[in-house]
Amino acid sequence: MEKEKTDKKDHILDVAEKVFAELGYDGASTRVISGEAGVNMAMLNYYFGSKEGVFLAIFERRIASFQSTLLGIGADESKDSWEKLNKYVESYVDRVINNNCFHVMLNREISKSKKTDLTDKITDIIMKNVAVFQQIIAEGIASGQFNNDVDEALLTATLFGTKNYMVNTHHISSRVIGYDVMDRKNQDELLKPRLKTYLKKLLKAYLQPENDNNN
Amino acid sequence: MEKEKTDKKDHILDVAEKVFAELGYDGASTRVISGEAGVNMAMLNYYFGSKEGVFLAIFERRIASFQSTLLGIGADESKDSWEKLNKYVESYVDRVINNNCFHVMLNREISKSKKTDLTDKITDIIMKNVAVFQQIIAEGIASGQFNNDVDEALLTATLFGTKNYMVNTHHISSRVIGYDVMDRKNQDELLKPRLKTYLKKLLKAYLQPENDNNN
DNA sequence: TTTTTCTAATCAATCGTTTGATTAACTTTG
DNA sequence: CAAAGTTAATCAAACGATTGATTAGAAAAA
Repeated sequence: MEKEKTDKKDHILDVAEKVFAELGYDGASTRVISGEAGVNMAMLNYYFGSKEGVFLAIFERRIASFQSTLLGIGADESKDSWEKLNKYVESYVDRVINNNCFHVMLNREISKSKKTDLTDKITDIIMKNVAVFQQIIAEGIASGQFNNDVDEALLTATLFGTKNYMVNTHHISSRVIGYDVMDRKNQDELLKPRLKTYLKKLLKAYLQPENDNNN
Repeated sequence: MEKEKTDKKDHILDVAEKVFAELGYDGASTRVISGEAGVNMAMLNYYFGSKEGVFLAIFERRIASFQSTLLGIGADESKDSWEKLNKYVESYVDRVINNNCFHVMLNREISKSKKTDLTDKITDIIMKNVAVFQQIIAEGIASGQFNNDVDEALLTATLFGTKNYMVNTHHISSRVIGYDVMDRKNQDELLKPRLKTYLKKLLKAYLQPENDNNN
């Protein structure tokens, strides 16, 4: 019974995550979510208190494991900066594409200009992932492994922005890249390896010290 | 009178653009928009037919001039590929940041997974800008000015994704970059030149043929 | 006057949420 | 064991509030 209850709650969150990604937080009604999940509308409030409670529950389910993986890479003393950077990129691409619905949902809500409790909460969470990346860059520069003429902040924007572009604006990215980026098979066989290879190469070109990139 | 009417319609669109960016299409009610614009609610329907009509009117007001500028750069025979690329980046950064509310609004709606008439329309418009960029890259590769081992599609994702990250997720990008990216003064004095310099340098590092970037 | 612009009042529809009743399963009691 | 009591889970129905849209008519402009 306890197990069944958890499964059911998880099922509701799975469906809600997808519907929120499809229609946005405001566009997704509790009736659509409950209908698509095959449960009574009142169950959303019974389990999660409110519509916002559903949204936050989706959050807390995804965050914990996601953070720890990236933090572990940043703290790994056995790797040099280049290895950390490549490992970060690979882990990040895998996790984001595997949970693309969640990241679409997350980025839609953070892109609201108006500051709310929700945007604050999302910002804090995302900043932790950003901080790990920036720490890797800073260490690489300090140790001389990376070029010291680097715009760390905008390089961060490039890494996360490229990712966002691929998963968040998939109507466009699918046409740019030539296949449906929301298709699971394409994601695993084509998109993931291609995006990893590309990002590592792009970062290498920009960060490697032997090049003289000054304009 | 015709002039006054146009001014009023323009004022409504200015306000609506801002509110849509703040709250999203679904989150922005006609009452809030009309209230903030200081006009009667019924005026939205009187002038634009419907809420969606307001949204589309914002669109058509921004698009025409935006397209022509970029198309002109791509077609300029007097420039080589590097010059075209740099000019494209500069024009693009200027236009996007000057109209940041519009681009926030635009990207929020395109990020809905579900395909609608609206997402189709937005996709077609954006693809035109993308096509100009990709044409510049393709020409540069063909002429030997750029490296021929280039992932054009993902480089496109990087250019537009970096831009999106800065203007669309401004709660995050402001913290990453250290100042408020939505402040007009910061945008003109700090963000625009920095983003232009960075993107040109990044593209140069990735595209220049003399480097041996293969892994 | 005729036409255009604007408003207050109102519409049906939909929103998120709450309610009271019912079901099913487990515990306690006799 | 069986009856009574207790609990969480589920449901259909309804709640008040808000949504986008429409109306009839006043006000202003021509």
